[in-house]
Amino acid sequence: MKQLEIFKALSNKTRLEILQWLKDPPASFPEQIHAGFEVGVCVGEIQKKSGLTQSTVSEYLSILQRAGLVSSTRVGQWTYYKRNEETFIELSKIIESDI
Amino acid sequence: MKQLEIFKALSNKTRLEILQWLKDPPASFPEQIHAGFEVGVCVGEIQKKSGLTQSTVSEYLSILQRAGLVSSTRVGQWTYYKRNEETFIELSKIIESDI
DNA sequence: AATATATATCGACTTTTTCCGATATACCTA
DNA sequence: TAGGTATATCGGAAAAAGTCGATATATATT
Repeated sequence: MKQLEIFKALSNKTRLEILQWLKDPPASFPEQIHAGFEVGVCVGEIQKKSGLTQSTVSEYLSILQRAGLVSSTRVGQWTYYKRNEETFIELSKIIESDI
Repeated sequence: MKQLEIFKALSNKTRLEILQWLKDPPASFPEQIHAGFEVGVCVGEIQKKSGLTQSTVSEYLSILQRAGLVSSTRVGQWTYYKRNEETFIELSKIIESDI
């Protein structure tokens, strides 16, 4: 667990929002055609909701993924991202006792 | 609790180290003359250990303080900084359930 | 009051991050 | 295989953060 990388990933308003949206996809996004939300939410949906460009959102998702906060699954032409809850739990414990 | 400000404050190697040092001052710093460690550790000691300049360390401590991660007490010409454990506990809980 | 010490603030420069548009790549369908 | 859609990557301009030296401020001592 690379703490510094995680904190940097969390140091951006939009990235925090994305993580929030991914907490409850049905509440945050219109129902998807190609999958339920089990695999996550595709980049395009996140991009639309964020109001930022496609390239920026793709980059932000990479940052979150490198930090271990989300993981991705490719299904056809879509890449679905979802939260990695284990990382949040681990981070919470580290803050409680190690930081 | 301003999450974003906290994460930004934690997004720096030296600031993370400072917080670490403040976890156990007797283990990290030479014994102080003007106080035990109840009130915290003075800026000068932290500065020496960090290897950065006085102005940088003073600025870093302000950032940590604005984020609520440390608090300061002025005693004579010294300013002593110590951790605000409540903030860490609160942050841990927020990561566990709100982020 | 003058000097010394500890800390804070200011101005400047460098490095990193933010965010974009353009382009490349991957996959799908006809 | 050609064209369309989704995502990733690249290159760059602007904003923010990192870091310094110089200076200001607060306190202590003589």
